[in-house]
Amino acid sequence: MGITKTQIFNKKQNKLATIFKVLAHPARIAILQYISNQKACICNDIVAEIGLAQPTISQHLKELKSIDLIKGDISGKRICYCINLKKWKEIQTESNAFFDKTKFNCC
Amino acid sequence: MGITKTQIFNKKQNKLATIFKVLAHPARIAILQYISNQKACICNDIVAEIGLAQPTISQHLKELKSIDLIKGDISGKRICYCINLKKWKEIQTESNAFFDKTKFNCC
DNA sequence: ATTTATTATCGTAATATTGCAATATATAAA
DNA sequence: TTTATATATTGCAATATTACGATAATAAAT
Repeated sequence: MGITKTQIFNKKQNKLATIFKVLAHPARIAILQYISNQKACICNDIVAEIGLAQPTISQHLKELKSIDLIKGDISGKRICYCINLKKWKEIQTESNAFFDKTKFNCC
Repeated sequence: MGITKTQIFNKKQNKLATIFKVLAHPARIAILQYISNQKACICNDIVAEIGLAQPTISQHLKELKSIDLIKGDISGKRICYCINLKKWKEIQTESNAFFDKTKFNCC
């Protein structure tokens, strides 16, 4: 169907899945790494760096924004995209809580 | 297109995206939590717990297996699915390395 | 005001994912 | 051997995602 039955899962499970889904594309991983490591954030530079068309990058940025992982500051006709560090830490914490709580076995 | 241009990204980026993709569904989150927290692992029990049809659960288990996140031990006509703790820790480490290396900003 | 540069949105084609019924496979029990 | 039980596979319908060309929107520069 392509549609996920979110109703049968709890909020935390859906939220965690959503976070992982946003991170589940190499272009979005690459964008985050580029923003962070090159300390650059101009949208146009990201397009040049990644190698995908501008509308495609714009779409990926939109998904990163959808969970507040990045924020865009307008500076003239350019937009500087930065990582939302508060949210970033929050997500890392949630992710680790999941990993730590889910490492026991019966066999 | 639905198809991802993996060629333009490096191995680490693609691998990380694949890991996140496997975790990017609430059913798979729920399966992992159930296996770990209830210390139960029989496939049929998972079907009863989660509330999705048996073929759907089987498919999700297959995806979890695709990156070695779980392993299935046959015990009679049943199969006991367990978390692969070695791989689990590996993934947590990789995930944290990404979070730690990607938290710097220019603005 | 017009032009130029930057980013967002729309529309669309191609592929991927989700979910399930039907069915196949495998093993234990009778 | 037949039957019952547990899991996997197949095939398919519906929806989601990815990617991009065309175009709109916005703001600086001329």
